[in-house]
Parts: sequence; structure tokens; C-alpha cells
Amino acid sequence: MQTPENETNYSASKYRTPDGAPADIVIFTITSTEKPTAKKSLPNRELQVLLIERKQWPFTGQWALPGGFSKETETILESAKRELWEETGVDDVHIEYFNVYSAPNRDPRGWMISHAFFALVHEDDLARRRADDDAADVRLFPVEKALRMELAFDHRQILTDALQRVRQQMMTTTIAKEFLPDEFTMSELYQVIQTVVPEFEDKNFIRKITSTQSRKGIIEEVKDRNGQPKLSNQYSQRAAQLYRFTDVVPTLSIYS
Amino acid sequence: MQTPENETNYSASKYRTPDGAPADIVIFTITSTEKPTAKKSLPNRELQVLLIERKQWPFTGQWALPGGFSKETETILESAKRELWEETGVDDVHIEYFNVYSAPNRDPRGWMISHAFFALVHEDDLARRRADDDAADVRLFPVEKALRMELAFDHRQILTDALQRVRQQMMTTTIAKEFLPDEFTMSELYQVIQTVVPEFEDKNFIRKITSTQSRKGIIEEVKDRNGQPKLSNQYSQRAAQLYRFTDVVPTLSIYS
DNA sequence: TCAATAGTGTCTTTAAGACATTATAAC
DNA sequence: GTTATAATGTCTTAAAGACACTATTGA
Repeated sequence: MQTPENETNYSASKYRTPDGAPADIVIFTITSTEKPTAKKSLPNRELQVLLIERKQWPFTGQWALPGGFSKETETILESAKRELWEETGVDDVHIEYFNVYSAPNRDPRGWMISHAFFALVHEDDLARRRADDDAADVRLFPVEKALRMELAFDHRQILTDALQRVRQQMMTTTIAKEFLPDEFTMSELYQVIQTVVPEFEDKNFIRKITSTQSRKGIIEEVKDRNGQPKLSNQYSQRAAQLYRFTDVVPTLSIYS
Repeated sequence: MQTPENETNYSASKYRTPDGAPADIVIFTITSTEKPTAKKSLPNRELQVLLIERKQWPFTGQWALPGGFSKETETILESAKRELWEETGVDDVHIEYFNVYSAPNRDPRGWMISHAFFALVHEDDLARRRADDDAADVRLFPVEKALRMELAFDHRQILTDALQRVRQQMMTTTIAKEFLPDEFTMSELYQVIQTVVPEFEDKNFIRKITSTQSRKGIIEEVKDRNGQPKLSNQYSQRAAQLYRFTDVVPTLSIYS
């Protein structure tokens, strides 16, 4: 089917080709800080995004999303994972492709078609982060603050889109688990959801998740080896039931 | 910030760059054929995908998704819309980006990072379709058949992914309207959903959509100028209420 | 004791699910 | 009357929503 005669007719060099295919990553984490007031209480949580300060042209000195150019020998996803590893020292976390950015002149270096991912990382995993060759500084910013900053390239748009996607995924998938330990209390889960989606509110949250089918099998109570309910009093005087996510993948429908 | 001194340090030509950024489009339509048996009855519907037969190397003679190379002066979305226009003569339809395909050697012509879209087109709009320069033939195939064919490049994977995405969107968004007239009966809607998502079944479908909040405001009854319910007897002896989609964008949550 | 979080009781309303029944009108 | 689709009646069960109330235990 692929005859040499035909092959000679094609030459990529006849066409203008892209100058690069970068992968940019919006790395989200939730930081926890102790409430100064109380002894045992739920921490304050805040959604943060990792930015780097550029030390090279273009946009030298400005904050930007971490990213780097894809190589011919890897997929874009592999580039993104490599970049995530280089930037934070973490792998094996939730990373998800969400959009492509290809507006002409979005990058003064040339025709750059950028592939945007978001990653969800535990705060603890980011301890190892450090400045690398391309960055003068690496730092976490509260997303609300980052959205008000003048970021390099079209990175504010990318961040905006990423945030929208993560919020949607938070409500429709079980990605909340990426920000939680394996076993967690309902209060923790509720707090994590609210940290990502501030407008989420449900006065009967515990009741609703607890009362059978509503949770659709996505969450189950943790029992100890004796089959007794496993509790935690990490955040409260009264011990709370621990839950975990099951492997069930929820499916939603507007036509119920 | 962007000093000439720094600019001179960057040269795209130092790096291996992609040989092209194609956009490939999975064009879906639903064909309707009269049931031979009955006089007035719902048509048989089938989900179809548009494929082209390649007349050039590589994969000469094989069926492939329509697509083409993106230009430096346009976004990838614009490329896809241009390609859709060239291939089918339609514009202004639902077109949506869903993934990137970047496996090394996925294209024998070189390092090609492909951007995949799906488009949903009314059967009527495809009347104008025709073969163009790149294609020996253009034809609709039932998706189930297309999935069993040996398509060019990684197009079977792209088609598989597109179908999965369209099925998910069919259940969670109002894209059913892309396959329906502005005003439609509940039977038509139900049939369109089932055409795309065969396993969907709901014995009480009409009842459920009809009984208030369940439809979450996404669908409303059509009234005539006198405020009377507007009916259609196109598909049945007994006239059926017509409905339309509102502009409400449904939001779903696993945490209800 | 109180503070902070966890969890239950109770009642009302709404929706889901099943399934039989009735309605309409062309033929 | 038959046929094909449209729509309602009725009953049962499950879930949502509100909100007051009780529980636990360290400080």
C-alpha cells in the first residue's frame, strides 16, 4: 500500500511546520494549615497552583506554568509526566490532558502548539520541589491570586480553563481522592470538595452520602480486621467513621 | 522583559521540531430510514461516521478520517472547521476537540501530532458532501462497521475514543439536540439517545422527563401562539406533544 | 463545664420504578 | 376493529430537604 513511488511525492519540508510542541502543566495541590484557635479541629485548606519564575526570554522574570518541549521519541503525555517529575519530583499522580492552545503568535519564539495538562498532587509530595534549570524560582500560589497575576504567554487562560475542568471533574468523578488520604472522614471529603468548588454546599452531606444508594457505591465504610467500624479522632473530640473510595466509576445522566 | 540580547539565545532550529500538526475529524451523523412495514411510524436510525478513501501515500486506498494540516495562521480549531467545510460543505455545527495523538511513528511521513475533533451533523446537511482533492471517495459507514475496518494511521483508536466521548456527552449534556429538529417528540429524543447509546433504556422515559424537576429545566413543552400545546402526528396516529431544549446547561454531581 | 465535630430522629415532599390501563386517529 | 404511538392512574419504595436534637471527649 505504501509504495516507494508514492513516498517520494511527500516531503514535510514543502510545508511550514510547527516550531515546537510544548506541554504545560497546571499542578494543583491543597495546602492544609492548622486553625490557630482550636486544639483539635479541621485545618484551613486552600487550593494552590504551582508556578515558576522564568529566567529566560521570553517573559523573563514573569511567572508561568511549568512546561517543556515534547521530544520526537515520546508522547505528549510522556513529556508532561517528565516535566512534572523534573519540576516536582513526583510521578504516579493524577495527570490529565484537557486542551490545546494554538492561537497564532501565542509564543514569540515561533509557532508553538501547546498541550495543557492538569495534575493533582498531595501537598506532602511537593516537599521535594526545587528550582531547576529553566526556573529562577518555584512557588505555590493560591489559585485566586494566580488568576489575578499577569502570567507569561496565555497561561492565565490555561489556568482558567484548568480550574474550570477540575471543578467539573470534582463534582462528576472521584478525583477528590487525589487530595485525600486513602481513608478519610466525611468532614474531610466535604471540606476538600468545598476547597475546589466553593459554591458547593449541602447541609445534609453526611446523611446523604451515608444513606445507601445515594452514594451509588462509590464510597464505603472502613472496617478494622474484626469487622468493627474504623474510626478516627484526628480532627475532633468525638471519633468519626472513616470511609474510602471504592473502585466503582460513577456514571451520570441528565436523563436519569 | 524581552530583551534582544536574550532573544538571540533562542533558536527553534536548535531543536528537532514536529513535521506537522494535523487535525482529524470524526464526523458523526444519524441516518433515518423509513420502516418498510408501517405507514406512520418512527424511522430506523443508525449512527454513521464519515470516512474518506485515501488516494495518496501513506495508506493509499485505505479508509481514513478526514483531516488536514494546520497552518501557522490559524488555530487548530479553525483548521478542523476548515477541513469540515471542505469535506462536507457544512459549517456552524457542533464541533468539539477531544484528544491529541502523538505516539512516535504514528505517521510514516514524520513526527505528526494529530488533534482529534468530533463533529455532529444533521443527515440533511451532508447531502452536499463530495470527494475533494485528497480523497478518492467519501462515504458514510455505520460506526459498528467502521470499528471493524482496518483504518489508516491510528484512526481506529481515534474513532473508538470519539465514540466513547460522544456517548458520554449524550448522557451528560444536551448534544442530543444536534441530531434533532428544534421541536421534537419524546419518542424521537428517546430514539436518538438509544441510537448513540444502545444500552440506554428507561421504561418510564416520557414520564420521567415530563414530571417536573426531573428534567431539570433543560426541556420544555412547545406551545403555539395561542398558548395551546403544540402537537405533531408525523410519527403516529395519535398526535404527540412537541418539546424543545431550553438554554439551560445541566450540571451533574455524584454528590447530588 | 464548653468547644468542636459527629451523628440521629422525625417529618414532609419529591422522585423513581413498575405495570396496567386508556387515548387517538389513520388505515 | 387493528395498529402504532402517546399518555395517564395507581401503588410502592427510595431519596431529598429541613432542622432540631443527641453524642463524644479533650481541654
